[in-house]
Amino acid sequence: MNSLEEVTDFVKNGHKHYLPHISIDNVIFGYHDQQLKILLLKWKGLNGWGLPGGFIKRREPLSEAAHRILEERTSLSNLFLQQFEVFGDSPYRVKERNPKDFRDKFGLEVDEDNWLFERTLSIGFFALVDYSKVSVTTDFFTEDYQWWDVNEVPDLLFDQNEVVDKALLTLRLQIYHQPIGYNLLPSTFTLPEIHTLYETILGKELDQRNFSKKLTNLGLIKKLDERRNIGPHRAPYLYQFEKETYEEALKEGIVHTY
Amino acid sequence: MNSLEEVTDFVKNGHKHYLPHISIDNVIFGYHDQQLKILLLKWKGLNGWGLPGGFIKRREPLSEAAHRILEERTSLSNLFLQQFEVFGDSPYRVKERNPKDFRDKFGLEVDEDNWLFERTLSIGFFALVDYSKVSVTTDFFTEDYQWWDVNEVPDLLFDQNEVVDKALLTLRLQIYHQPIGYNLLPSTFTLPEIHTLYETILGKELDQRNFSKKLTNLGLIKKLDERRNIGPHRAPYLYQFEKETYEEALKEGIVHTY
DNA sequence: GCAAAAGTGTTTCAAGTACACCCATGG
DNA sequence: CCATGGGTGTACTTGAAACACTTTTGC
Repeated sequence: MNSLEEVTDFVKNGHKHYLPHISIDNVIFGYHDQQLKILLLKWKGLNGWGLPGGFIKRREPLSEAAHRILEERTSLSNLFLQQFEVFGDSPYRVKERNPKDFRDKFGLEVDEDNWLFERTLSIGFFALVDYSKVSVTTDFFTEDYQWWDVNEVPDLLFDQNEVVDKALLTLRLQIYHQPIGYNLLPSTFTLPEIHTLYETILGKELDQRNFSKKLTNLGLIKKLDERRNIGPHRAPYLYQFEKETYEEALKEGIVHTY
Repeated sequence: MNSLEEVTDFVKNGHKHYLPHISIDNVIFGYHDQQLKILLLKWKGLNGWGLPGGFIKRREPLSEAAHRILEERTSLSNLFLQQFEVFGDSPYRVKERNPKDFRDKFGLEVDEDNWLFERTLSIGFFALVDYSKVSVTTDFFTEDYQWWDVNEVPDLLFDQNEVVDKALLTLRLQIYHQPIGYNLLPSTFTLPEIHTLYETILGKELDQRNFSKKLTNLGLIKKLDERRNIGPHRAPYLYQFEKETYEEALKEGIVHTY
């Protein structure tokens, strides 16, 4: 959505194509180089940072909408993407929005009863990606994007800090019950790499020996015969996920701690 | 909503008071006499069983709406009530509904574009109650109610079997991480009572000695000096929940299995 | 040979699981 | 005294946690 015509049509006629009153907010966790980050977009006019989000098409399945919205921004499909909560309690989520702001800030003429300004609940989804593989797209409403460290998320628009906090909490809870890493690591990776990934997501240290025992005992990863050459140090072995065990664990859940 | 005037107004003008496109479905688990049941309503016209549900008022916080809808049916307030998933993927949740059916079945005249017939996502909530304390209310659309054993839920309207299945799954998962029982048991109860409650919810046997050790070690319940007189058998001791520990565990979660 | 990172095993402790007998009560 | 249900303790097994030294590599 880049041209003025497209945007005007979206604002004026969007309610014919999208469901009003419900939006999707995606919390996109990106991992790379031992850092866990979140994708934020800088909104024009509003002059603040917010989550990539969007609306559900009138005949579009919910999860398809979440994937489409994610793909529009990141060009990535087939990701692990999960709904975690509907936000509809905070003061912002109860009141109507203000069309005057919109007119001033975007220079678009809108009616008082435009669909965008009615009360809108938001369904939170989160996804995990390797952010070095992501090329982010901005549009008419957004002028910039940035990956922010999860520990340094700025004040966000609306109630979106709450959304991010809840997503992070859910992710950390989930890591105890489901395998994570398939979308975040290259197809072959080393033990130190996946070890650091888990430490980064959980925000705490994990004993390296116990950690590798755990993953190996669960049968989630298997050692290959190759090693990776990493400069002046001992070459680490490469591993890869055991696809079947991994999928199984995703479905059935794991009962354990790390 | 009982009189014809009220109903007609709801159908015609409901969209002015409620948010269209989103509804709430409550899965109300009721426990009593060693049985875990679910509250279902029999719909007039549609001639099938379904969940008690409703719409969100335009300025009403989401969780308040869920509580209101629950209270309208059960007269119970302040219950443990939790959202667990938004349903928006199944074929029923994608297509529009059919106003012809409605006219035929309820004898109400409605326009093609009436708000009730647009596509509607549903937010699933579940609650836990002692069903002997519940007096259920029906209305214009519902002619009967019944508590159904969770293992004998009939074919439900729309996609609601999926909703019930997911609620039960969530409840069973949750019982491993949160204390349950405060809303389901009298203020004082015996060990066999809470033991059976957990067995019933999980649908499997739990060793009685290990179970009581667990709850006591976690500090969730405390033994009183009284006993309950239960006919021709040894009188069991009464217990009650440790309010502080219980609330703490609700907030923080428990890491354990049973 | 040295700096930097990888790899590897054992012990300890806590928690979960399995298991069976005696006790109390009312009829 | 007997039928029914309540109450209690111990041994075993499993998994989590703590912990340090040797190996490899390129410079």
